[in-house]
Amino acid sequence: MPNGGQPTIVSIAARAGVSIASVSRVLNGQGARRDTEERVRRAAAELGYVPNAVARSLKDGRTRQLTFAMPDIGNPVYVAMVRAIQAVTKAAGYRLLLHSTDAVAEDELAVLHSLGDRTSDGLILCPIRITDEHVAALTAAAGPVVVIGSLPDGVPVDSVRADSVAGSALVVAHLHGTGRRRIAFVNGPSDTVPGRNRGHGYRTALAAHGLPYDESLVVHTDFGIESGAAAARRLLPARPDAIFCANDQLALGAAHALLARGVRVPEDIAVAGMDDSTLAQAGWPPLTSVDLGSSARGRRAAELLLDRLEAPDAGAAFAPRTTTAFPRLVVRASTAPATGSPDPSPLTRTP
Amino acid sequence: MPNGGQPTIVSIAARAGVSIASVSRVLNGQGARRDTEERVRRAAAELGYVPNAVARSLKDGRTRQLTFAMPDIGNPVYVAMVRAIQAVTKAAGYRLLLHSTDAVAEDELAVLHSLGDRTSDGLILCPIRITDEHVAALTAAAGPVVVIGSLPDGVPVDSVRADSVAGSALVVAHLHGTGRRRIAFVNGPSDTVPGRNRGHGYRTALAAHGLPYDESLVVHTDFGIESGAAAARRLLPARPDAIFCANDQLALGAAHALLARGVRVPEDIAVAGMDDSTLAQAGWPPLTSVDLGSSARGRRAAELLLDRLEAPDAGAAFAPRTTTAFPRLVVRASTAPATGSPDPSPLTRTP
DNA sequence: GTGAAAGCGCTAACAT
DNA sequence: ATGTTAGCGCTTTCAC
Repeated sequence: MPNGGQPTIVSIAARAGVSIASVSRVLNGQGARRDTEERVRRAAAELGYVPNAVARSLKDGRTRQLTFAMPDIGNPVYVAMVRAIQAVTKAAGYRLLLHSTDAVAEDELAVLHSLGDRTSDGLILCPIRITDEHVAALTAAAGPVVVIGSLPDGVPVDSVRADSVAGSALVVAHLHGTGRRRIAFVNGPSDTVPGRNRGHGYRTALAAHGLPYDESLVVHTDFGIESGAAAARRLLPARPDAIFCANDQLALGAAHALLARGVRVPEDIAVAGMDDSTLAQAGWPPLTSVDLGSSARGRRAAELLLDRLEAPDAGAAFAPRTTTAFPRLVVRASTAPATGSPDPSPLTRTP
Repeated sequence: MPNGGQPTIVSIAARAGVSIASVSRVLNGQGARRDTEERVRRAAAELGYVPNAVARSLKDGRTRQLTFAMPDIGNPVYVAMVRAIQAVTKAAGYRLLLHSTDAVAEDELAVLHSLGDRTSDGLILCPIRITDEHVAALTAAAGPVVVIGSLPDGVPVDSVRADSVAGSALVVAHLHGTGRRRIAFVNGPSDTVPGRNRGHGYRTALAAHGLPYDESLVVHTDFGIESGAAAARRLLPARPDAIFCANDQLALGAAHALLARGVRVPEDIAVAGMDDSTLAQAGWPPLTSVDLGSSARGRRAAELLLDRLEAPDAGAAFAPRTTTAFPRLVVRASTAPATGSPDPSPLTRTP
C-alpha cells in the first residue's frame, strides 16, 4: 500500500460498509443514524485511526502550527520566551515549531521567506538586528508575523518590545539611591538595538542623578560570563563602587572576578545585571537585576499572533500594533548598600 | 481565490504558458528545453513562488519535521537536549517541533498517539517515568520513536540512557578521594528512575570506599533551588563534610544555604551537583558536577531517529538499539580539599 | 520534451 | 441520512 499501513477514512469506510463522506461526518460530529455512527466509530477504534493532519491542512489551508525563531535556545532569555510562547500556543491548540537562527541574519530572512511554504500559520521572530532586508522581507511576508524587538516605524507588522532604556534607568536609580556614585557600565555590542538603548538609558539616568559620564567607567564587550569577568578586571583601576552589566551573564562574570580578587560584593562594589534570568537568582551573591519581561513579551507576542490568525478577515487587515513590556527591578543581595543594614552578606562573616 | 493569493504551480504554468507538469519538472531540476526552463523560472521568480510544503508532504508521505517532547523547557537539562537535537535536525534539513508535556504522563501518551497524525516523521520522547501504558503506546507507535531515558527490556524502540549510577559513583569517589568521610546525599523523588539510580549509585559507591550508609545523611526532596537549601539546613545537625546533590539546582540551593549560615564552602563542607548544567559553572562557588551527557544524549537520539528515517525499508525494520552516555566528572571549586592546596577559594581571603 | 491525468487523505458541496 | 464528486497543491506515471 502507498501509505505506511496507516488506516484512512477509506479503510474505515470499507470496514464499516459506508461511504467516506459518512465517516468524515461521524468523525466530525455531524449528524448520522445511530447505526451508522456506531459502526463507523467501532471501525475507527478497531483500526486505531488517527486523522492525517497533513491532508486536513492541505484542505483547509492551515496547519495549526506556529514558528518561533530566535538566535539561540541556549540563552536563558530565549528559553523564557519559548516557555511562555509554548504555554499560549499549546492552550490554543497550536503546535510550536522552533527555529534557531544562530544569530545569523540570513537565516532570519530565510525563515521569513519560508513562511510561504505554508508549514506554519504564523511566525514569531526575534531578530538580532533589523536590517533593510529585514524590513523588506517583513513587509512582503507571506503570513502573519510578530517581531519581538524594536522595529522602525512604518513596518506593517505587530511587535513587542522591551524598554531597556527605562530598565537601565531603574538600575542606575537604585544604585544611586543606595549610595553608589561611581557606577560603571559593562555593555554588550553597541551596534545592536538593545546595546544602544541600554547605553542610552545609562547615560540619561546618570545625568538625571547629577552624575558625570566617565568614559573610563564604560566597557563594551560581547555577552558571556568570561567577558564579564574580563570587563570587571579592566574596570578595577577606575575604582567604581558599582558595576552595572547589560545582562546577567556579564554580571555573574564580573561578580566572580571581583570575588576572586578579594573584592567584596556588595560591600566594596555592588553588581547588577539585566534580564533577571535564572542565573540572577542562582548567582552568589544573588544578583540584583531588571526583568525586561522576556516571559511577558513571549506571551504577548503569541497572543498577538493568535489574535491575527483568529481574525475574521485574512492577513494584514488591521493596523500593526506595538506593545512595550514594562521593566521591573528585582533587588537582591548583590547591591545591598555598602554600609547600613547590618551585615547584608554572609560573605563578610569571617569566623 | 481559494488560496491566500499565494502563487502555485498553476499560476506559474499559466504565466509561463506551459503545463503544471513542466513547472514541476523544471523546479525539481529535471530536464527541460532551455526555453521552457527559462520561462518557468522567470514566472516563478516574478510571482515570488514558494512551494507548498503541506501539499508536498501529503504527496510523499513525509513532513521533514521531527518532534521533541520533554517535561519542561525551563529545565537546563532539557534546554541542552533541545539545543543538541536542533543542531542535528537542522543540519539534516528537518524542522523541530517542540512539545512540553509539563511532566504529565497523559500528555506524553497523547504525543505518542498523535504520531499517527503524520504531523512529524518521528519523535524523540523524554518521559518522566515509564508506565505500562507507556510501554504499550511505545510498542504500538505509528512511527519511529527514540526515548531518552531507561526503558524496560523488550520495548521495540531505540533509546539513549544516562548512567547515573556510575555518575553518582564518580562524585562519591571524588569526594572520598579529597578526604571527605561524611558524605550526605540530597536526592530527588525516589519514585522516578533517575532518583532510584542515583540513590543506588550513592550507596554502592559508599560501600566500595568502606563508608557506612547513614540514614541521617540522606534526604529525599523534589528538585529546585529552595528544596536544596532546605535540605542542607536539615542535614547540618548530622555534621556532614560533604553534600552531594542529585542535581545542580539542589546543589546551588544547598551551597547558598550553607554560605548564608556562615559555613564555608568547600572548606567546611564540600558541595557537588549533578548534570553540569549552566548553573554549575555560573554558581558561586563554581560547582563540581557530573555531566550526564544531556547534549550527547540529545545529539545521539536525533542521530538514531534520522538513521531510522533514512533507512531504506520502512518502520521498525531492524532491532532496537540502546546507547548509554558516559558520565564525566567536572571538578570545580566547590569540592576543593578542606586542607591542602593553598587557598582554593577566594572566599577564605578575609582582608 | 511536454501535456493530461491520477492520486496522496481529507472536507464540503451537491445529489439522491 | 447518505453517497458521489470536486478540489486543496503537488509529483509522477503514461501517452503523445
